[in-house]
Amino acid sequence: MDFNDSQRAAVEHSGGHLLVLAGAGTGKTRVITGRTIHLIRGGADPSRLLLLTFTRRAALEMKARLKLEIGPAAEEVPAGTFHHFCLARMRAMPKAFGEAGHTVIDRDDQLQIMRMVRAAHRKKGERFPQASELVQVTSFARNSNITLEQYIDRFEPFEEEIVGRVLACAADYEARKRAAGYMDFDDILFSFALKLHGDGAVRKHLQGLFDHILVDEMQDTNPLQMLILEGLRDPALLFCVGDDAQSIYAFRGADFRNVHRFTEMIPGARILRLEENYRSSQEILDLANWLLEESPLQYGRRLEAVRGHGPKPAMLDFDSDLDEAAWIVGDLMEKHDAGARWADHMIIARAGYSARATEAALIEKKIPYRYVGGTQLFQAAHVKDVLCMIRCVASILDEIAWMRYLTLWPGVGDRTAASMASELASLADPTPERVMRLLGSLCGRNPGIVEGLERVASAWNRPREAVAAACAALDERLEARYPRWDARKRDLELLVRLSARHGTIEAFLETYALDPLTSSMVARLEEEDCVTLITAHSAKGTEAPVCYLVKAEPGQYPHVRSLGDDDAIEEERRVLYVAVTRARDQLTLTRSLGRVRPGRGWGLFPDGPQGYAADGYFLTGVPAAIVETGTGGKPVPPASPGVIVPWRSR
DNA sequence: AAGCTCTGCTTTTTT
DNA sequence: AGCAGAGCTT
Repeated sequence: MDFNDSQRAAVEHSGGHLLVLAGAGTGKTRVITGRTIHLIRGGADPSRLLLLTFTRRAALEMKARLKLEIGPAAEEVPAGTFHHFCLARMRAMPKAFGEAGHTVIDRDDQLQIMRMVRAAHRKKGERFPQASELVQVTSFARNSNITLEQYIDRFEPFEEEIVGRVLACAADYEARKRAAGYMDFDDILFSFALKLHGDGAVRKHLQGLFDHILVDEMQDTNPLQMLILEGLRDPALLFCVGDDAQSIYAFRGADFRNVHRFTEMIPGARILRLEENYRSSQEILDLANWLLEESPLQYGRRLEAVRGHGPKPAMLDFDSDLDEAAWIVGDLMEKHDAGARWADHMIIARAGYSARATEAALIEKKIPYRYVGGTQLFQAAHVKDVLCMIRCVASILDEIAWMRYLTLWPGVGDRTAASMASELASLADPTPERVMRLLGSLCGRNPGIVEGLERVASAWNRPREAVAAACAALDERLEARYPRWDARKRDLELLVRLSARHGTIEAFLETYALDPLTSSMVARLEEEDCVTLITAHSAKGTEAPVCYLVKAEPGQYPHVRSLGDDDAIEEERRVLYVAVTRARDQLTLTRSLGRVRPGRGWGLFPDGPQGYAADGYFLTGVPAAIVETGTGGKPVPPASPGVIVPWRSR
C-alpha cells in the first residue's frame, strides 16, 4: 500500500498513544488497516491486536480489507463493535461477570418491559412520558456515565411533579430486567466498564490480552466507551481515528470531547492530522467546506481534493417528493443504459421514512437496490413472533418472549399470558418434560401452543430445522393476524436460510440481538450489482461515485425536531456534511416543497409552499458559484463535463 | 378478560 | 397512512 507522508507517519507511528484526526475521504480506513498490517509485519501477534469499530459493517469491511492484504492471518485479529467485544469478554469470563447467562435484549424488548412498569406509575389521564422516551432517557444517562437524577437536573426534561415517578419507573425497569435475566445494550458496556475499573484482578487480566487497540470513528464514542478504552490501555497502546466534523451520534451519548480532550485524558498521547481528500472532486468539497464555514463553530477544516475537478453539485427542485423520486429513478436508468453499474449509485436520505418515495419508485421500475439502515428484518413483527417462540424454548424465564408467543393464540390476552408466564417461571426444577406438561395443562383449548414448542425443541440442535418448525407452527396464526401475508412470509423463508449459517440456536439468537441484520444485508446476499439506498447515519464510512441526496430541504436539514437546541442543530449540520462528502464524482441534491394534498399524510408545510427560508435551513444562500440549480423535474443543463483525474496512487 | 374500534400521533439518527 | 395506546363493548 502506498501512503502520503502524514498517512505513513500515522501508520508507522511508534511509541505512545495516538489520535489521528482524519477528515472525510482522507484515507481513514486505509490508515487503520495499514497500521494493522504494519504491526503484524513488524512482528506483532495478530491475536493481541484489537480492532474496535462503531458498526458491525465497519468491522466486516475492515476484516475484508485485511484479508485481501495479508490473507488468513487477518482472521486472527479480533475485530468488532464495542458491544460485541465486551459481550465476548464477559462470556469468556463467566466467573468474574455474573451476567454470563443473560439474554441480550434489543430495543423492542426494552420498550416492552418499560411499558409494563410505566403503567404502574402513571396516574390516570396524566401526561406521562412514553415508554420510548423513558428508555431513551435512561439509556442516554447510562452511556454518559451519569445517573438519571443528574441527567434530569441538567436537562430538565420532565415536569416537576412526575420526576419522582419517572425515577421509580427507571428503578422498576432495572429490577424487572434483572429478575428476568436480561441484559440490554447499555448493560453490556456498563457491566464491563464497572468490572474493569472495580476489580483489579479482572483489569489486570484484560490489560494483559492486548498490545495494540485500534479504534475507528473515535468521535462517536461515548463516555462509557472512553472509560473502557482507558481501562484497557497500558501496556496496550491506543490508536484512535476520528473526525469531529463527522460526529453525528450525540443523541446516543457520543461525546466528541473524547476527541478534543484526547491528550488530556490519555497522558502522553500525540495527535496527527490527515487533510488531503482522495475521494471527491474539488467541486463537491467546495460545498462541504462552505457548509462548515457557515457554522458558528470553528471546525478549522478545509478539504482539498487530490483528484482535481469535476462537475459542480446539482441542486434540483421539484413540486413533490413523487416527482423527485421519479426524476432520480429516470436519471439512474439513463446512466445505467449508458453503461454505468447500479452499484456505483447511492441514494442518501436523512431518515428512514424520507426514502420511502424513492424506494417505491425503484421498486416500480424494477431497479435492484438494497436498503441500508432502514427497517430491520428482525424487527418486523412477524419475524419477532417467530424468534420469540424460539426464545421460549431457550429460556423458561424469558417473560417477554412468552408473553408475545402466548398472546398469538386465540383467547389468550395479556392477563392470561402473564399468569401462564409466571406459573412457568416459578416452576421448580424446570425440566423440558415438566415445562411441557405444565403448559399443556394451562393452554386449554389451544393444544397447538405446546405441540409447536415440542417440535422446535426436538430439532433444537439443528438450527435450520428448529426455525423452520417454528415458522410452520405459527403459519396459520400469523396468516390470520397480518394482512399481505404472502409478502411477509418471504421474510420467514429468509430467516430459515439465515439460521442455517449458525451452529447453534443460541448463537443465532445472540447474533441477531447484538447485530440486527438489516434486510439490506440480506438483499446483498442475493443481489450483487444494485443501487444503495441508505440513511445519512449509515452512510458514514461509505462512498459512491454518484450520490443523490434526497429531500435536502427545509425541515430535514436541520431536522425540525432539533430546532431550539443549538447543539442538536450543529449536529444536523454535520449529518449534512457527512452526506455531502460521500460522493466521489457527482452529487445531486434534490428537494421538494413538501406540499401536501389534504387528507394525505402530513407535511412540514401544511399551508402550502413557503419558500426555502424556513428556520435555519442550511442550504439557504448557497453561492451560485458552488451549485448548479434547476427546477420542476427538469435537470440542469448538463454540467460542463468536468475532468476527473484518475485515481492517483496514495 | 378479550378483542374491537377509535383517536391521535407519528418521523430522526443506532449499538 | 399506518400504528400504538386508550377506552369501550362483548
